Amino acid sequence: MSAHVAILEEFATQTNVAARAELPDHASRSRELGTHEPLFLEGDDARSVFEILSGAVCCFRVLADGRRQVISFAYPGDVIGLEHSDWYQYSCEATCPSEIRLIAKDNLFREANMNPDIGRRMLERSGDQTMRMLDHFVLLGRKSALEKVASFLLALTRRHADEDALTARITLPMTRADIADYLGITNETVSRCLTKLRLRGIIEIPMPQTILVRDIDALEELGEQET
Amino acid sequence: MSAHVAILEEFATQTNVAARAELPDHASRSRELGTHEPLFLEGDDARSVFEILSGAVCCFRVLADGRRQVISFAYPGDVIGLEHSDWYQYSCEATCPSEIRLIAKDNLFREANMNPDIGRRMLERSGDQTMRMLDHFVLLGRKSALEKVASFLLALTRRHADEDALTARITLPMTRADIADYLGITNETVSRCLTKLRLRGIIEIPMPQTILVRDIDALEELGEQET
DNA sequence: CGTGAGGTTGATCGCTTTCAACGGAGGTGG
DNA sequence: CCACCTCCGTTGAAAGCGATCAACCTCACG
Repeated sequence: MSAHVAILEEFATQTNVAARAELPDHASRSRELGTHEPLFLEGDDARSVFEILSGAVCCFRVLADGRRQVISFAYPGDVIGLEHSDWYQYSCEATCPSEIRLIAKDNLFREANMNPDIGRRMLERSGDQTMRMLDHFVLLGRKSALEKVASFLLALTRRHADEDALTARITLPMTRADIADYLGITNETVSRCLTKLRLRGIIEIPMPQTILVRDIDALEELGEQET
Repeated sequence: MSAHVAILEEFATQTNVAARAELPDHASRSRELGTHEPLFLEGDDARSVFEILSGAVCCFRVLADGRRQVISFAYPGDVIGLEHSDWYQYSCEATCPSEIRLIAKDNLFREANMNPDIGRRMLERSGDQTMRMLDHFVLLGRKSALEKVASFLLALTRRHADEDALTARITLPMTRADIADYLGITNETVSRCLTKLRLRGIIEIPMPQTILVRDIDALEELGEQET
């Protein structure tokens, strides 16, 4: 086992659900997914790793009666399915029309073996993954609905918005129900919280999928209760 | 980097919060903790790894206003602090009088380097860690209070109870408040749910810290909604 | 142009929280 | 040795927040 593979495997295990990385272009093929089309299902053989090229996907689990918990969203540049398990432990589907690159796990490890920079870049990008999962535990267990929605918008803003712009514009590539299942609330409550934030002048919603953040400080005060 | 170290690091990153393992006896010292005495705090330099010898500890995060979310409990045989981070990303304290073995990270990696079995054993034991975190996301986001308590008792039963006994006896080495912060509810609600289970004849509570599981099937029906 | 999915809003219900009181166990000091 | 105190667990009453049920709207699409 070479050091390069070691680094890559380290990355693979640390990255529990989704991580950003630049993967090699070789030995992969891509696939188009429509909204709500599954990429893989819980229990499937975990032979591939997936890089989101465009659109977005969500990883989730469902209970017997249909209740669903979204574990994470993945956006362009993110990679999912890197867990060290022989079968996927959650399902994954597109939340909007998306383009996904499939990479055979075998090929990926071979690539990384030849190019140490790949593993290194992946490792660098994965440092905050565990922390994000801890944040999500706190969010699910201890935050109110309004705080959950504020935290979600805040995270999206920091990740996707133009940092130069005075007013951050974020696009929601998923439905209210997807957001609700991620935050552990209902889609109606998501809607009501967004309206509440809008009426307080903290955000604007020119289109259902577009949010303008007018008062990032107020959003932080609501969503950022961390010590 | 040798293959042994690679496996150990792999383990360290996959094991986000707590994992079972047998660590080498050398190069370590032990420490006694009283109830609610901290083992380390979020932000401390992560120089050591800890093995629970007796008692129990909980890993948790707190919000600015004091709301607390317990990430995981660790019992004798469990190891915590193996994350690949320079500082602890959560706090940890004893939930009852406990004995902890401290292991310098440097020494641990050196040990594993000399004895590949150590890394291999740790890796074997860590396979279910990610799945447990996924289960906990579902529990926090989508289960009712009664289902949460049932799931918690079920997990404890499977982990600690005599498998031969007709009636499983489990000991709770933590307070109701600790359980509540783990399940994302209040201690009063934990109490009420335990009472409800008792009145239904599913469990007995001879002492506050002792639970007898009388009807494991009913407990599974309540707590085990997974598909 | 009809249809269905997604989003918003309203009204009501109910579960969980909050506030409060009480009892028991354990520890401390008079 | 006992009084006292604090922590923990339980239970009750009331309030509140989010869920549920339902109606209506817009928009994309066939």
